[in-house]
Amino acid sequence: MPRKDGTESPWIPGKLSGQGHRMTVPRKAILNVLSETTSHPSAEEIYLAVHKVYPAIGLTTVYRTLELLVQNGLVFKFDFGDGRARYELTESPTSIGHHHHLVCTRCRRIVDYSDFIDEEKELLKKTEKGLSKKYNFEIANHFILFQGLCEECRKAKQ
Amino acid sequence: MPRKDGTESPWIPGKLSGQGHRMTVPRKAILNVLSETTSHPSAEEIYLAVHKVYPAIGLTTVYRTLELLVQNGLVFKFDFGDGRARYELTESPTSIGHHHHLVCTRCRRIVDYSDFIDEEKELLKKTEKGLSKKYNFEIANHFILFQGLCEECRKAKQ
DNA sequence: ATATCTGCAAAGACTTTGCATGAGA
DNA sequence: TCTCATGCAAAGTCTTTGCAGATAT
Repeated sequence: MPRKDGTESPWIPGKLSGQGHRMTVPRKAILNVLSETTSHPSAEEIYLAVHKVYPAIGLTTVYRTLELLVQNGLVFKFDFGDGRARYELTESPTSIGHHHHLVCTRCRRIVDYSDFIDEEKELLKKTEKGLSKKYNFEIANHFILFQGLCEECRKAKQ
Repeated sequence: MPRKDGTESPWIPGKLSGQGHRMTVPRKAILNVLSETTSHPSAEEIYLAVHKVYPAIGLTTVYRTLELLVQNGLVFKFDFGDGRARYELTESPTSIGHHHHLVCTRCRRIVDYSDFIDEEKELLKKTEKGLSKKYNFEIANHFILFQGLCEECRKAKQ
């Protein structure tokens, strides 16, 4: 969600500038799009959204920026199986909130769910701690996906 | 694991033939490769492995077969972020067992873990049941991924 | 027998790279 | 000022498609 006072979310520039990266107009624009959406936009969808406001920004920059954000843990990149990467902010005070995914393997419909999240939370935290210690990872986030057939596809298959 | 008596795993042909699909040499070969590996092979890696035994089998067939297996829920397809799809049998009496993944966002190293799986099991089963009912999905499998920085990359970053 | 499957080659889709110009700190 | 970032065009990868010949049931 964009701030009404025109400022950016405070957590964003900090994480980038720490690594010697600059906060530029294209980067702000891309982050804005990501924080405003509730879907899982592909690079091209992000490009189109950004393009409406800043027509000069190119697709290459979108790709490069997203890669930077992924490397810095601000954005999660995943391919649900349709051969194009999709992107989501990993955490954000302004985002729609933590959720997981349910994907139909046949029509590739994606359902976000946030049910059951509370119950998962504790277990995940515990698992995270255990993994972190055992494999010496600094864990930034997690991703849960259930796969199956949606109602329509189940019917269509018969 | 290939059977010593030369038969295939019994669960494989059944799931395919039900849909009017034929069990062909290439399909058997590809399923064999999948059931023998403990890694997350890409289409090309599967192709290379199959190619050693049956040089006539082409990459196209590998892609087509994998797609078929994914559509039928026998194989899980995912992209950890490096732009190439990876494949794994979803379930198999002969496979290495259920596991989840830990991925380094920087070097893309993938660690399989099967720790903590037991504790997850019950929760996942419950969640699966709940989602299944609420969203009318027939859930075939799930996928859990933790993302972060491995030890080397954490050091390299500083 | 016949609908399905396969291999090859070509096309398609998504993403990355090279390089000269432009911009943030 | 001096790196770092950007845009365009071209190249690179991975994946899919068209079609004639081969194959499973």
